[in-house]
Amino acid sequence: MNYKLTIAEKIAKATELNIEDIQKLIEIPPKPEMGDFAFPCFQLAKTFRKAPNLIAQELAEKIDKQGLDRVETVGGYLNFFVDKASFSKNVIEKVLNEKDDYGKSEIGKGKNITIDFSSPNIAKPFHVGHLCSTSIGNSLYKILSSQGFNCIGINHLGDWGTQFGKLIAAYQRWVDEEALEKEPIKELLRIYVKFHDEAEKDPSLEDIARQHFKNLEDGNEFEVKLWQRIKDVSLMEFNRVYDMLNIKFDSFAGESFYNDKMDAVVEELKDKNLLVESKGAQVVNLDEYNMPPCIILKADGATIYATRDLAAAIYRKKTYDFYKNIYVVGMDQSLHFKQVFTTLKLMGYDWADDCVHIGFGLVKFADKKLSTRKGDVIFLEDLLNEGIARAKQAIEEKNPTLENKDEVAKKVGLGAVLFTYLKNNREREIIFNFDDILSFDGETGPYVQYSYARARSIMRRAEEIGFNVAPDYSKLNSQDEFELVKLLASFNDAILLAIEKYEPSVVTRYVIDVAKAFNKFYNLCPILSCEDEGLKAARLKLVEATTYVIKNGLALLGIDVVEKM
RNA sequence: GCGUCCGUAGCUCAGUUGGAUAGAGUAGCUGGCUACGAACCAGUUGGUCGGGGGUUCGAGUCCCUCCGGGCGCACCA
Repeated sequence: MNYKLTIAEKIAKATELNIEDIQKLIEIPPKPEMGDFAFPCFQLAKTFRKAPNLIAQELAEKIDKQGLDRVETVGGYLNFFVDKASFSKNVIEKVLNEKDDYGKSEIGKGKNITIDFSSPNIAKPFHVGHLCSTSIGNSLYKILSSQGFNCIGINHLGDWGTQFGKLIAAYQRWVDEEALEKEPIKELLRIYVKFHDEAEKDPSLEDIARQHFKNLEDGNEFEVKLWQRIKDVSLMEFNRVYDMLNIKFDSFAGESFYNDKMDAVVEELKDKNLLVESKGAQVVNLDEYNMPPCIILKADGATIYATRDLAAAIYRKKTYDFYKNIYVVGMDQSLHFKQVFTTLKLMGYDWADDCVHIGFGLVKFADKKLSTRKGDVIFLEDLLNEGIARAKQAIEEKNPTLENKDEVAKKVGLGAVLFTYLKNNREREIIFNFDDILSFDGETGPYVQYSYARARSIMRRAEEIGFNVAPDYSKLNSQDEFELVKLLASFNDAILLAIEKYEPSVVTRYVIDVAKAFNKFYNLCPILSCEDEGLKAARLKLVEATTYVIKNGLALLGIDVVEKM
């Protein structure tokens, strides 16, 4: 039962206004004592030529009060108080009926959405910055899927480009095969950094690197074999992190995949008279859109990432017939995507409007920059392991008798990291600091997981006792209980808002609110020791409903719950 | 210089698309475990929402301008 809609219907009947317009105006008052829902009458003042407070008063009299406790007016606001008993009963029973499906819907049924996320560069460290795209993309995947959209997760691996020429040149000169077997990326990073150091002294190395890449493009056996080897060992490392975070992709079509699909794009651009020469390069002019040109072929005739992104977008449209084509890539590339999307539009593809770049802020250090070339990076795996280690330590301090400590530490440690990455507005940059990212107190992943564990602990006790009395929801009327019920009711609203804004943090904030409301309720309302059996049963149902909402909410963020911690 | 994102409590951040007395966490101070789990809860201190103008019933939110910062602006991705 949707109370917002019910109230909108009542107002519509009394005013002859459009239900949808009314629904948009209905809001939740800032303080619960003001009401459960509110309708501001200020905008009606002009059409009715009356003061807002008078309109509110008249409406208050005309409104059908059925299902409502009461209606009040404060200034120009019309405040609705729902009937707590029936509201609580409806909400809690709905959650307990739907269980793991609570929050889901079918609004996206039949619509495909491609999500390009994570997309690390082969042979380069998978570092703490990559978790932005990885966590946001994975969460959007889960959030959209929960509403019935058919998502295709694409890991657009950076497995092509001039840096492979450098790597091959460096490999021939300085590689330590033993180290490459043991810690491939670290060894590849070492020789990559060394290449840049040596190239400063001897610029001819750059030419050698360019030649290696040319050979690779031409399919020369030596380069191709080495490239494949580098790709294989890199993927092994990446998969270790993906396994840890339980992230799956539907496609690993990276840059090299589009190698044979770019000529067609260049031909098409030529046919459509979009390609012009500029400073030796072949570009699409975007002057009239106030943008620098989109480079298609470099002066040396080689393709560039814009060419690949054009080929990839066209391929994705053909293959998946997407409803939306999402790129979860840093904000520093927003101009690039604007150029690519505009070029697609110029090619006559109206679906260019369905392509969206979901940008995010970068991870930085307080004092220096992350730089692959200089080797100043923190590996993502190291951050995750540090989180797990700290969670383990917390368990040893707080709950030393816990049985499966390692498994719990893993879920709590990873939860803390993911939660931090998904907590704030994605466009905000993250200043890297172990203590901030791995905090366990206050509005954090472990706080929410802890709330869940507490709730589950009560449920286990109730089952042991075999308590089974019919709940009396009419007794569930303290403010703390009702606030929690109202929050549980708004789960789907939070998900829809998150989709509208492509913003997982909406869900993160929502689960924090649920955990807070639960802990407050938990501290103030006795549950198992409640003497009134009907109320005790109702409170138990509320606890159980809360466990599903927290579990489902965290799942949308890619975070697991734990029974005990 | 142009484009873009941002500036809210000591610190880290929310702010439901223009609504009611601007909210959390953290840090500081105070109180609560022989208790359904203290990784918790309650109370308290802390604000010129960067400055100034404008739009209107109403602005942290929209427009203009200035100040301060991040990122981008042709052959890297």
